Amino acid sequence: MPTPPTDPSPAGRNRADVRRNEQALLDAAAAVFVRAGVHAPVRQIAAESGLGMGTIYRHFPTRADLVVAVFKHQVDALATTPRDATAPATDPPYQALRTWVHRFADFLVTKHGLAEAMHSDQAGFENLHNEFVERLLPVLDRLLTASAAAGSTRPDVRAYDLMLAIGNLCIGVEAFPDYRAHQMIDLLLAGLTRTDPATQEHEGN
Amino acid sequence: MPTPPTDPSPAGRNRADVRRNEQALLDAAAAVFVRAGVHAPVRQIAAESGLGMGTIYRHFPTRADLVVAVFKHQVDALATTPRDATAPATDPPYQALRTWVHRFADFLVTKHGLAEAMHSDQAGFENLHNEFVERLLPVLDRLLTASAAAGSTRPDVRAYDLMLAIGNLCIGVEAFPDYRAHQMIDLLLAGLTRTDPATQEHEGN
Amino acid sequence: MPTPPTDPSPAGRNRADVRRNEQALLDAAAAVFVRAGVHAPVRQIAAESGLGMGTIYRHFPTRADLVVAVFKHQVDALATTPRDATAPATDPPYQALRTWVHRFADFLVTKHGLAEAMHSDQAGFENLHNEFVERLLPVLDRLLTASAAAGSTRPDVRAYDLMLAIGNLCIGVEAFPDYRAHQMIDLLLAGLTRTDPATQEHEGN
Amino acid sequence: MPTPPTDPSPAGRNRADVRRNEQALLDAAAAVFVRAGVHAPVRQIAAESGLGMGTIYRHFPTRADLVVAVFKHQVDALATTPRDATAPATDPPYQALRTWVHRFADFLVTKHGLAEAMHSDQAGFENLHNEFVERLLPVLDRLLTASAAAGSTRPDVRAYDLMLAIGNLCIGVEAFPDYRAHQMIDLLLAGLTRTDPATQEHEGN
DNA sequence: AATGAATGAGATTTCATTCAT
DNA sequence: GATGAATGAAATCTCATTCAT
Repeated sequence: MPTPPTDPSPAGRNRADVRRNEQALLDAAAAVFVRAGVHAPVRQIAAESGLGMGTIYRHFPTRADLVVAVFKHQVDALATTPRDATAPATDPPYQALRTWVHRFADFLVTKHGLAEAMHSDQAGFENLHNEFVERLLPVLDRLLTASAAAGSTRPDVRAYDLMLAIGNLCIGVEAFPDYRAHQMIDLLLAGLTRTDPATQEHEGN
Repeated sequence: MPTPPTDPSPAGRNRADVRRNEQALLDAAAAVFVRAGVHAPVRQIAAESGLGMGTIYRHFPTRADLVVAVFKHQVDALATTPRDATAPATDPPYQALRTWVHRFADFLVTKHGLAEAMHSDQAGFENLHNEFVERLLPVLDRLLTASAAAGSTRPDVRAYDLMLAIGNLCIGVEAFPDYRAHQMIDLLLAGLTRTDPATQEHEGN
Repeated sequence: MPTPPTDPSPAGRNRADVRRNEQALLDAAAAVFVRAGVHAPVRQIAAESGLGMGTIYRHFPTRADLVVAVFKHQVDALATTPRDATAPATDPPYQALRTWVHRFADFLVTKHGLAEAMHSDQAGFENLHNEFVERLLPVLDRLLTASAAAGSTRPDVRAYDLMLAIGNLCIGVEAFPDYRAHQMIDLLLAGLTRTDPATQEHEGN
Repeated sequence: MPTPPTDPSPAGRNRADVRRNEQALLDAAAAVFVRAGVHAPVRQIAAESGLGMGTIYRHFPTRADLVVAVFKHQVDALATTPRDATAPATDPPYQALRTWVHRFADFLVTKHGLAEAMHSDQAGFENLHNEFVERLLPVLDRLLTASAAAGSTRPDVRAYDLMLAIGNLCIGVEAFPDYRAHQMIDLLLAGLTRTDPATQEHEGN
């Protein structure tokens, strides 16, 4: 019994079908990523989704495309919340920065291997890095600029470096359960505050 | 007990030869690690060294053994210098800490993929991680304790976390040449100083 | 549940294709087993079949699976024939036993190395041994019990030992073309008959 | 301190030395064969003996040469005993045959993998087979002929086939501890006795 | 004679990706 | 559009055997 013709298109499968498949794929991938990390074999995702491997490749040509899609909702949330924040503008900028950074870290930490994956030099994973940078960097930049403007934090730190650093500090949370990533992030943020104008800098990059 | 060697070098490839081969192996491995990371195929190292693959396995049964050996000199230097420091004891403890941490970072940064490799959970790479922890953690711990005792830094940060954090902050230096690892490390160290006793902590690990 | 196949064969390589490949694999394996024994490299079978190595692993995860499959038809025949035997029940039990045993031997003898393979203690080959024991031991047991019940053969010999012995006697037929395996089997069967109630036994296993 | 010049030969090592090494080799090989079978890696034997691998190859160019040498004493015993037998000639020929055959089987059974090794098609193992055949076949032939001459056993069975059969029946004793090799050998020997002149023969080899 | 380091062919196994149906 | 069988490059690791010293 073929899918009823809810759509007049000549294609055998209608749009709803395709969307349903894509969603099944995303759900499966999310589950597998949690279980086995973002480097899990494609076949595992296919099995979990009940779809064929070819279908995965059709929808998401590279693995990074799939990863990006899987985490889109959360990235969206991270990308938009600071604007829609119900919290009044009275929230001090530095506080807003801290809050967001820890939310970002929470996101990375709960996705097994996601922080590592951002560094994978596999061709396709540049997309992943780019996606994150393009979506989230402006947000962090805004928060950082506001905090600096308020005099709370140093003005000479780029959002780009901070973003990579935060991501990096989240690496290894699973392998070394003892590692206190959030404390280290707090250290980094504390170092960002403007308390000691005479802090010496280390030469080099 | 069959006739033992009556002469210091009557039998087999002599020791000098073997040492020469081992050095060739280490040199080749170092070069390949720089070019292709510490996960480069064994065969590549064999080719570069001009030796057979079996020879590699004889000298270094696991990949981690080879990696450890390759970096042994530098790890040794990192492990011992703080003691023999020509610098007088008048060097403030916090300064000594900073200096060492940046040297550690320099070491990681110039070895492509070494920081990443420390996080590999592949069986053999635990050795690598352990080697680093065993050799260098005591050093960092001493520096950190001294600095805290002098009242320069917070006493509630573990050397273990700091070590992993430093290592993490070095990740991605090559993939993203723009990334200022040393600045981020400075931030972390600045955050470590005892300036704001009322710093809020983030709940969670 | 994504759109299921609405047609018996709309998707992927169709079943006929797959079956054809599997048969090609079995044929190739049979040929290679004859030429080079059941321990022949997988790659050789792949080459002979014209298929990729991965395909072999998909169809037969372990070598023993392949061996079992290759000989399944003949094992089936050996396992079932005694029941469907066109020969009337008037066939004396001992005669039936002899007939079957020689058929079993013929089977082993024509499969180069099969008897040897049954003794391999390589993990996967236990399957092979088990397959044979599970399928054929009951058959031999039935024949042996009937023969003993008829008073033709000694009742104190286990089918298990007999089966291993028969298999063993088939070893070396190819390496030593001169060796008369069937005569030796006949000797064993003759020794099984109940003629000399005073036969001395050898102590030990 | 070089070995004292007990021998005027110009060679650095005297004959006693060489003999001592050969014995160490044989002892080591025997031990390793028991532990790991006759297919144990050469290096294992070298390690056990305390000698170099090159020395093994010098003394025993092929593995079979080593195997033969290791078991030479026992083969010698099997080859000569029937003649020196203190037992009087009054011992019935068939009884002598049985006794010897079981001793032969005991020998094979206690040497792990020796019976299997006789069938190895590895080039060098032909030597092993030949050695056994050359040394022991005449003995078995004599015993068999005598027994047949006494009218105890069938005259139409060749010692060669019998010898291979005995060897074969010993295979698998270790892998299947349940297998009663000696009982099967007794069966074979019983079948050899001349009780039923009308025994049917199976056509074929 | 003795040594044992070196060699490197060979066997296994995994998965990303393609493409015939 | 969907399928999943097929592909085969890659990577690892093991020993039998040689040969420089």
